[in-house]
Amino acid sequence: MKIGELAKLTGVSVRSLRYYESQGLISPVRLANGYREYSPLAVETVETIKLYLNLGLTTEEIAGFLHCVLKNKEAFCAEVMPLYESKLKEIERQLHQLTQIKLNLEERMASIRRERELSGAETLAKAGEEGF
Amino acid sequence: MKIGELAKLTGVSVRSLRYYESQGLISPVRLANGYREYSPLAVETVETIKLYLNLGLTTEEIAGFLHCVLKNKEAFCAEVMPLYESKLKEIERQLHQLTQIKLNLEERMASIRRERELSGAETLAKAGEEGF
DNA sequence: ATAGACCCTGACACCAGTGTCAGGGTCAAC
DNA sequence: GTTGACCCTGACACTGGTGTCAGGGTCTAT
Repeated sequence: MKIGELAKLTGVSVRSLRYYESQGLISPVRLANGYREYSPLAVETVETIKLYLNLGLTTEEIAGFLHCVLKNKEAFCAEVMPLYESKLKEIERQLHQLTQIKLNLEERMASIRRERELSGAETLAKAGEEGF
Repeated sequence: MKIGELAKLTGVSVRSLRYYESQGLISPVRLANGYREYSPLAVETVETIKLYLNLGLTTEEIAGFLHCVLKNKEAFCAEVMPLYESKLKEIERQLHQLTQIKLNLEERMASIRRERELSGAETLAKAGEEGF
């Protein structure tokens, strides 16, 4: 099948399919006219790529084990677990950081609300301007 | 003071100080030789900028109310609350997404571990398959 | 007067995948 | 034989703060 058809079948844009190819994730043969020709199996390959991208892996990381998981069960691909582990650590780090920011933000919001309850509307109205 | 001194006092790189200026966050005067000359108050300004950047605000967003919070209490600056609110929503969205990814990742890791425990290669227990 | 520390502007690189445009080729149907 | 759908490559933009380099000016102490 040609690239447009694969794009429709997978919901991935033509642009992205070409990008995946440039990253070594999928290698269609070329017809005499230069068009990419994909095997029907390419649909599964692209779905697999989508799955890993949704797990937060990069195309480069996926390239390291994609051909293994397409052939075998994931559990047989030694590269996968360490990658998952480090990715999980990274995500936990980000979660922690975001949570921290969220707490700070909520704290400041609560503090502003408290302060506004204490002050009269006219104090708010005459709040000054400008100045560096 | 000159830019290098301000950088040392605040722990912010010279590069970043120039960037903040380009974003309209701080406006040092210029000496005859073209050097930036910062008032001692600039230290506080930069600390304030750091604080807001750490809350996940962008320099553009900070530019919208920095004037005001430097002059008044934060609670008097009308621009701040809506910004905090939308930023909080955004962070909650990201937290949700990351949490989802984390769950999927953990699910797949558990599935791999299960499969490896039954590690007779021909034992095709269909325990964990395709988390999407 | 010269070394060395400090300052200036401008510009590219980075992350990473996707959109989009330009400029041009191929193919099938009518 | 022309129209229109589809394909090709190459390249820029975007997000946004920071590092870093190039190429050059200024200041101070020796």
